[in-house]
This record gives sequence, C-alpha cells and structure tokens, in this order.
Amino acid sequence: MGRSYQQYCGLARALDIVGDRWNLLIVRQLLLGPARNRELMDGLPGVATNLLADRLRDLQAAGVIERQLAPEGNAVVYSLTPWGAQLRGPIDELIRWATPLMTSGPGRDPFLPDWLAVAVPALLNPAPTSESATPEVGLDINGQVFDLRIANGGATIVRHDGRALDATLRAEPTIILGLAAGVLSIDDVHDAIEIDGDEGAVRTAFARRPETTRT
Amino acid sequence: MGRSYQQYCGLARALDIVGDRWNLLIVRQLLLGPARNRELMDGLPGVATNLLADRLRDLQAAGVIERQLAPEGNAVVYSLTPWGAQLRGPIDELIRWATPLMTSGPGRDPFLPDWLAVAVPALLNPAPTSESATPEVGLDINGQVFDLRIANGGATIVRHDGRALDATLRAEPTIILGLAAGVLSIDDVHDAIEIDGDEGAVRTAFARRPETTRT
DNA sequence: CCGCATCCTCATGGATACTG
DNA sequence: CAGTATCCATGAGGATGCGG
Repeated sequence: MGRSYQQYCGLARALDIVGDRWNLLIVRQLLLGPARNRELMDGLPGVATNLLADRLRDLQAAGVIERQLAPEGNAVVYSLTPWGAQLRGPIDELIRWATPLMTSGPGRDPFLPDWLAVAVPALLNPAPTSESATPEVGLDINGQVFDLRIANGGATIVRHDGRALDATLRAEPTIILGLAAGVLSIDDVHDAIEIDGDEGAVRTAFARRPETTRT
Repeated sequence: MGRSYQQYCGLARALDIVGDRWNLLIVRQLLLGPARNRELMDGLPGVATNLLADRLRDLQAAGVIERQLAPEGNAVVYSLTPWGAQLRGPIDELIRWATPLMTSGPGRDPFLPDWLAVAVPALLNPAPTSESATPEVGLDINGQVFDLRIANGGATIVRHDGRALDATLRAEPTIILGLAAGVLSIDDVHDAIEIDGDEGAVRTAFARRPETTRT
C-alpha cells in the first residue's frame, strides 16, 4: 500500500485506501460482478501481474474486496464486500465528472464493453445532487452540430449555443452511450434510434468535447 | 502528470487527471476558496514544494484550476474552474464512503479545521443516491455504547446492535462533527448539545469504527 | 493454463537546499 | 515567498519463472 497522507480527513483516508494506482479501476471491474484473476487482467490492460496481486492484497486487507475459493476446484474469485460495493457512489460521480473528457472520442485508447456497462447507470441515473456535469454527446444532423443531453433514460437534442432543439432522440442507453463511445455509428443503429419532432436525418454521431463545459 | 491508463472509460480518464497523488487534496483545499501557494502548503502537510508546483501545473493544464495574479502586487492565487468545482460531487461521495475510517478517531494524524469544513456539508447533505454509507459516531452514554447516526441536520442515537434508542441528539453540525473528529469532548460542548427522550447523561463521545459497516 | 512471486529498469515521489 | 534543482528512496511496468 502506498504511503498514508496521515490526515484526519475523510477524503485523505479514503484515498489512503483507494487512491493508489489501479485500485479504483479494480473496483470498477468488480462492480460488474465477482471476477477471477485472469478476468481482472483482461479488463485492466497494462496492469502488471505483481501490481494486481499487490493491490488485491491491499484491498482485501482494507475490507474492500473478498477473496473466495470457488465451490468447485481451486479457482480464486474476487468480489466486493458491501462496503466496497458502496464505492459505486464515488465512482459514478467521477464518471459523470469526466464526461467532457469522453466527448473527444476514444482516440487511440482501447475500449471494452465492460466499461460502458459501468458508465451507463452512472450517466443515466444521475444523482440529483449538486450541479453535476451534464453528459454531452455531439451529433451531426444535416451538417449542423448539436449536443445530445442525456438524462433520465432519454436524450434531448440542443444546439451547440445552448438553445434547445424541438426534437428528442430515443434509444436504448447502450446505444446512446455506444454513440458517445464512437464504437457505434449512426449507420449501425439508425434503426434503433428514433428522433421525434424533427425531420432532419442524423448523419453522424461523434464524441465531442464541449469547451464550454470545461471553462 | 502520471502515466495515463489509456482506457476509453470515464473513470480512467477522470483518474488520469485527478488520480495522481495529492491532486484531490489540492482540490479539497480550493473548495474552501481561492488560495495562495503558501496556504496550500499549510493545508497539505507533508507535500513537497516541487510536487505541489508540479500538481498545480498539471491541474491548470487540465482545466481544473486557474492561476490568477492578484489585483495588487505579484501575488499568485489559485482557484477552481467551474469544471473543477464540480469535483465536489466525487469528493463528497468519497468522504461519505470513508466514514467508517473516521470513527476510529484521529490517532496520530493531524487535524485541521479546514478539512472539517469540507466534511460537514458532505456528511449533513447526503445525496439521496444509491446506498451511501451512513455516517456513524460512537457515543458512550452511562457506559453503554451507542451509534450516532447523522442525517439531514439532525442526529439519531441507536444501539450498537441496530435497535433505535428513543432519543435524539441535537447540536450544531460543527459540534457533531467535532465530536466525531475527537477534537471536541463532551465536557467542551455539553451545553451545546441536547438529548431528548432519554435521561441518561452523555459521558463521552468518541470516534468509533463500526465493524458491521465494513463487513 | 492460472495465480503469483522474483528480478530488473526506469519513472515518479519525497525531502532538502537553493535561486529569482 | 513562489518556485526550481538536486539527490535518494520507492513504486510502476515488463519479463520471466515456478508450483499447482
């Protein structure tokens, strides 16, 4: 485990536990369900084998995860403790906060469906707390750029300047996020989305980084 | 800046920015208002001068903080951008999650009132999202240990086994948290707290680590 | 194969002294 | 007082090995 901040502060003590590199990403993987060592390695590209072993030890010692022997055979299975599962709150908040970082698209970064599975509930079930960042996705409709604001299971299309367009996009959460992720194109899913109130055809959907959200 | 996770995942990209050591604690300090380099040093005991300078550069480059020259003279003042200020959400969630880590008391860790100022709104205005950890403080009343459950500006006293006690403690948020912090004793504040429905005298308040919350 | 320990290299963090 | 330079300890990341 990394060095402690040695501060009697909730944030500092939380970071003493989950602030070390890879730790929150390990929790992210386990939010999808118990996993074996190999599955964790696959879901965390770039992690070194010894680091993963170290982190799993640390998190277990801290009471965040549990190490269980699968009923049959000698398979080691890792899962979150109830306390560890409560990290969904902080993780969801971080995912919402990072939305402006996602709208620039994947770039050269790998993408795994598992990560989308964690992001969907975080983005579609935003906590009504404080002023969280509104998830934004860019849409190119007939050559005009629009923002796709995702909220409460639906999506609203607004002009980049902020004025709302009288149109709503309906689609499965996975599809909306898939568009945001750039792993689905409009051509792939044009049968699965529906736009009410506007006759314009959606040409392309792409991830965008709205500078206004960051500045 | 530390090495990127290189994952197209909101959590990973958030951690690419605020996951480096000290970064979230710097944001915590700036949540209290703009601060100068010296004030940040004071609020972050143990941070090295070069590290603080590095982190401030990184956070500014990422758009989380701003570096401004104070109107008079050459004073450099750091403040959060609107986007950076939205980190209050994730930080509050982490503070709530860490409550079981706080109930063991300060130990040898330093304590600064600034940190309490950040924790108070996080603990007293919990987001009605998911199942956040309920803040718990230990109370010794006539030799019997009780839990103090803090919620919505008030506090309820419950037995350690979970059964509610027919009593309520009323006090200023600062006082309740001060008790939890161990920086205020019952003797210090017994005039400032009020217990309804029970005649037992409060002997001591101390920070506790309820094992049931973590397992 | 799977889980994990060992080794090695190098980037990063931490503490102190120093400079504009 | 803000920030840099320097030195050393530590941690990350990659490769490899070994027992089950």
